[in-house]
Amino acid sequence: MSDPRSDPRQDILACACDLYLSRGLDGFSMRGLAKAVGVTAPALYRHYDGREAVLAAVMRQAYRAFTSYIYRALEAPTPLERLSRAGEGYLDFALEHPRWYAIMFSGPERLGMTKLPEDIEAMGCAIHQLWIDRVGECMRAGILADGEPLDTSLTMWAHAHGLVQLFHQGHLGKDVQAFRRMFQESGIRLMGGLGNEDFEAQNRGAPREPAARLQTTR
Amino acid sequence: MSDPRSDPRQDILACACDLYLSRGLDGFSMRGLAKAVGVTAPALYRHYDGREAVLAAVMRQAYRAFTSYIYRALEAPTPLERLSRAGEGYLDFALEHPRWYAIMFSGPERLGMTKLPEDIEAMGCAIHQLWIDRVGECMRAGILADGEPLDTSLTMWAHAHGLVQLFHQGHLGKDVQAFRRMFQESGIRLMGGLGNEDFEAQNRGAPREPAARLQTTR
DNA sequence: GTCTATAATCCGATAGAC
DNA sequence: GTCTATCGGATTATAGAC
Repeated sequence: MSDPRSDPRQDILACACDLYLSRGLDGFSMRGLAKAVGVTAPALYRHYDGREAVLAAVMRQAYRAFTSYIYRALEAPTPLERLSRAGEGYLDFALEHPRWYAIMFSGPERLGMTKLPEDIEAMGCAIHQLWIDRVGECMRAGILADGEPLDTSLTMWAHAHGLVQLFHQGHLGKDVQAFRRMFQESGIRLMGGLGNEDFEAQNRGAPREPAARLQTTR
Repeated sequence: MSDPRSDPRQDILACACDLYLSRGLDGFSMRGLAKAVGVTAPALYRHYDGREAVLAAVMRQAYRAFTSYIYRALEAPTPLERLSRAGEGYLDFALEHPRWYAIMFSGPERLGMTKLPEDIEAMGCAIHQLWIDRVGECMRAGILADGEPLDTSLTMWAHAHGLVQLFHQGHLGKDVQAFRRMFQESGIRLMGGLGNEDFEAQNRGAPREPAARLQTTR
């Protein structure tokens, strides 16, 4: 209530995001944050329980940003375009906001938490579900090979995350445009399969129980 | 020379590895290391230039261990088995030594270095080359689809690294056995391709210039 | 709600005696 | 080659006055 223009929690959060995005996780301290906000460190504790709580709020922002990138997919008219746009959103977010990407996928303990706050985990589930839905409708449309959408989406996720991770850590050069090409070409290989033509014949009929249900956290 | 049993550098390195493996990168300090070795902190500086130098030595050990896992592949008699064994070695190492895996794939700046020591980078290249060779011989043997071995190996690497990373950060549950199954099944999907049967027909003849040569660092 | 002051730790690294 | 002592800095977090 009152003047939302000067909500202290909001000011702190905004500065916290700036600070994290510019200095990274290691360079993120309560003292530095206080300086950025323009108050002294103890004042922060009136609004947040401590460093961990602030970082959780920052992470929440990261999830919100990521969500906005992914949800663009729903505006496209066909299943294939929706899947494709979701993939573009994923890559755009990863490349435009590497620090946010990093905080989302770093384990909770790296942030000093034992587990993620529930609401954040819920956002992760929603994103994951949207992705699974896109895969599922592409299967029904005959664009993706039949299978369990969860399984297929895991393979796609791992492939994308692996590439992004390797690039961010400097193992694939520094040229963003070159990386985008690599990403796209690798995606085509993933769709077509790395095995030779008869690989399918050998393995398509393999033990195809609904696959020991893999409990994914997100 | 003299009594190798009490080479101080070796003692320090051994303790440094234990310390890193048990406490992680954040919990790794010169003071803690000194306590573990049984000396005081300044003594360490007689043998190593500082924290960065010690960490480089630890990382060197990680590369050596990784190399020993990967080189097992060469003992197998056929191209497919060699490729397969290399993959198993990769996964075994990642699951049995998550901290070593982590230090190898974290960017140099996270360790306080601007770039990796040359000898370590060379070990990385050797491993990478071995992997490319395995892929190449499988292509020639008609097991993998034709293509640039470097490209194909990148896709496989990204897929494997992505899965491992997601698992280590807790996004895929905690059950190692379940993860191994996921890893294997996802690998099969990667080989067979995620697209439906005619995907290949549509894309196999696509712009197939040797692909803007992607300069990989490793 | 914000301040000053401070507790209690931790860190990397160095000087100089032995 | 190792020690003591120390510099100079960082951090999270709290107590208590205003």
